[in-house]
Amino acid sequence: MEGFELDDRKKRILKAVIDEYIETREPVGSRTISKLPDMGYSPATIRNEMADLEDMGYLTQPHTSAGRIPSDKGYRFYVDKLIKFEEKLGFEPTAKELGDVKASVQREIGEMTDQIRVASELISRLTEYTSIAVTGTAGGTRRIKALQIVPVEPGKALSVIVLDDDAVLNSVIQHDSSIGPEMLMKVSTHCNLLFAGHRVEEINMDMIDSVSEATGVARTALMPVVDGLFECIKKAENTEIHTEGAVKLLSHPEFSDVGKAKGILELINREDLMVDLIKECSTSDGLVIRIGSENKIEGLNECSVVTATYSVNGVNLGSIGVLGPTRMDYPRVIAALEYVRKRLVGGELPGGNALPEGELPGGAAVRNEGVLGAE
Amino acid sequence: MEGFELDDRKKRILKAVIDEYIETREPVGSRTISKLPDMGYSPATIRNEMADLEDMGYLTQPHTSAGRIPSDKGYRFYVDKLIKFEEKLGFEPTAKELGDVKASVQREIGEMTDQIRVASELISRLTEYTSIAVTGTAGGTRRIKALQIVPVEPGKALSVIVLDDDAVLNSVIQHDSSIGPEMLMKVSTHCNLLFAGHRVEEINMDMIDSVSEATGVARTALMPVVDGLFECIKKAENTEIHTEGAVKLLSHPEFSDVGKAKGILELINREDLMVDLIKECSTSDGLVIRIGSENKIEGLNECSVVTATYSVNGVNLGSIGVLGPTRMDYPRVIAALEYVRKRLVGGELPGGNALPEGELPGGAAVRNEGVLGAE
DNA sequence: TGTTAGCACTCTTCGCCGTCGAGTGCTAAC
DNA sequence: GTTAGCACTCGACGGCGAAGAGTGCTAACA
Repeated sequence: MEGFELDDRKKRILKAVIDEYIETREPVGSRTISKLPDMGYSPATIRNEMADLEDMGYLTQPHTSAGRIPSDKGYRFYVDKLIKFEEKLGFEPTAKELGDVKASVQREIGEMTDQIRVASELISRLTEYTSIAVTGTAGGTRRIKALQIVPVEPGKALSVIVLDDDAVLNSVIQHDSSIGPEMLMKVSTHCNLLFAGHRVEEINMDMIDSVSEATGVARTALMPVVDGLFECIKKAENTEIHTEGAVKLLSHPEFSDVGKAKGILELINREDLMVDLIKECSTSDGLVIRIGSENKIEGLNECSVVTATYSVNGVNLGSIGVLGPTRMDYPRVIAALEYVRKRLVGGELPGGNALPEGELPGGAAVRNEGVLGAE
Repeated sequence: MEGFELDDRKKRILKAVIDEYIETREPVGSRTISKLPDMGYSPATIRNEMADLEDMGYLTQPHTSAGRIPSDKGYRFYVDKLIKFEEKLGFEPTAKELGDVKASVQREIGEMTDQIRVASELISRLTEYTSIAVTGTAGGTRRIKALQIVPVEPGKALSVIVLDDDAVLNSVIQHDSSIGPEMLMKVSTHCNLLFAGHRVEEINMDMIDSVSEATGVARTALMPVVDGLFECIKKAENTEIHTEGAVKLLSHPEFSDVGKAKGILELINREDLMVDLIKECSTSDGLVIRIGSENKIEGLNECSVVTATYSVNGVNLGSIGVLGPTRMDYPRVIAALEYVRKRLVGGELPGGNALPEGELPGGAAVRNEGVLGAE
């Protein structure tokens, strides 16, 4: 909108200011920037440029005689156009940590969600921010692999379902006690035969009728069993959420006010809100960044959330969101999320393996889905 | 040790000081106590008594010209001798909340630990402190109720075990793929027959041999299956921990320093430490109170922990600990824990239903297991 | 025309200091 | 044994001035 974007020098200065501010959390003055190697302008020049950037809304001033700090719009421009996609982790993340991740991917049947949780822990450790993992966005894409009804006591049984991503679900069935254990086993076998390989929503009354016919159990008597199965499956659709490193937020000076910190931590504990927050971004593969006021949740206005959605072979594993102060080390967070993607999913980024080159230094592989797009 | 305990007036004053301090968190002065209804002494008298109490170690002074605050020893005397056991909840805890607790006790097969978790949530809500629930102290007392091996794919199966407290466990079995699904079912049936009703540690090689014999599966081929079962059972013994309302600590002014708050919250997240902390007290039925420096965990010196262990029909369900600042509303916490016990376990306190009468006003039903006993 | 040096100005931070008030300990009177 | 009175202590609070960082503007410079 304003002219043709920013000229090169303004970009360099803006990037320098934000980098500096992310590192120090101090409002940054013209002198600091001027003394940076490769800058080569006097404080006065920088001052003029900074005043311009402030007019354009990329920077703000806490008070008249302080340095500048980035605005949400400034951060947005920064993540969209200024940061290189670079391995900014600084170290090869302790091989065995990654080992954990890989191992839990392939290891065994069990809660498939484990791997996302482990990845989330790793990411929190790598970034020193809070990491929120949400699984169960799979919706109706998963298929039933095996199914078994286990008699427990008269009138009570347990349904166990294994899905094609190896998630194991179980749920209790309260059934007509006229159905004996042997009969239940028969029902179990037939259901297994019929349902295996199907998606949950494909199960219909015809199939149930067919089970009724084959086993000789009346449909009415069969219904509680089927209901039990459905309940079990419904459970499967329930999203699970796992939060890692919430306390780490307290390390950051922006939350040195206990009241503020408490507010944020309480929000983080609100599972419904967090699920919405993370899921909202999981429609698209790749990274989504929400900066400050771009977050719809009031009270998260001083926070940023970076979300990545992971899927393997088209099966959605879940999403991981990193939550930190607006003054977040975005390059590091992005690097961490992508690093885990590479190791977890197998090296293929959704849009191809190489990242698209952006402008200026290297361009970020970041989809701009924020509310405040570049204008 | 010092003379014969405290005389009646000193007790009244000490109780008044601690009550007041718990309520206001301000050092309490002689004037405040003097003006209390039913006190009937001038500030000067109170002052003398308070000076005595300070000499005896029950009170301390933050600085010369401030009021008195209780020492750990003061709190210890308070919980041991001064507080009445009274329903200090202030309200009938929202019937439906308790409904939840009761319902989850009887309702259904599922993780037995659910009920302790629900109770823990309730307690945290009632007390406004952090509540930590630890389950799995059951050790070897549980029996196998039903057992089933579910074939999943060649070489892979899932073992599902239901224990007599209705806990459901499952674990993956990697077995010799020469054992087909039908054979597995046969093994499953025989294992179920043999193991049901037994305690885990009662399973021995003879039983396994007998299964091998009955099914015709070689013992060597059977071993992976049995190992899988054992692993599943081992899982059962693992303690689970659930923390509720950790953020609530931030509401209390003693944690208004972020650094301090962070330290405590990090400790709370250390599951190993918390399990030890809670379990350590769970040897005895009833309540155990740890005040300030009585806690062995450094960093919890300004906190108190009140722990209750719950068991029904001799089966240990688990323990719930309430963690808060030393300046904790002990009567309320005790009342909450006992209230839940009554509703959860069925009204019987371990030592009989009526609480033993202590001295002074009503005597507390609290076991003194603290490090600093009354001297 | 773009860049820079210089300068006056603004605004926050920090330490200093005196006042205020709550609370104490001690003594003497009741 | 209890209480009134009083001098004393010590932290909390607010005003004040110095220090320092950073700005915006103007004028000089290449």
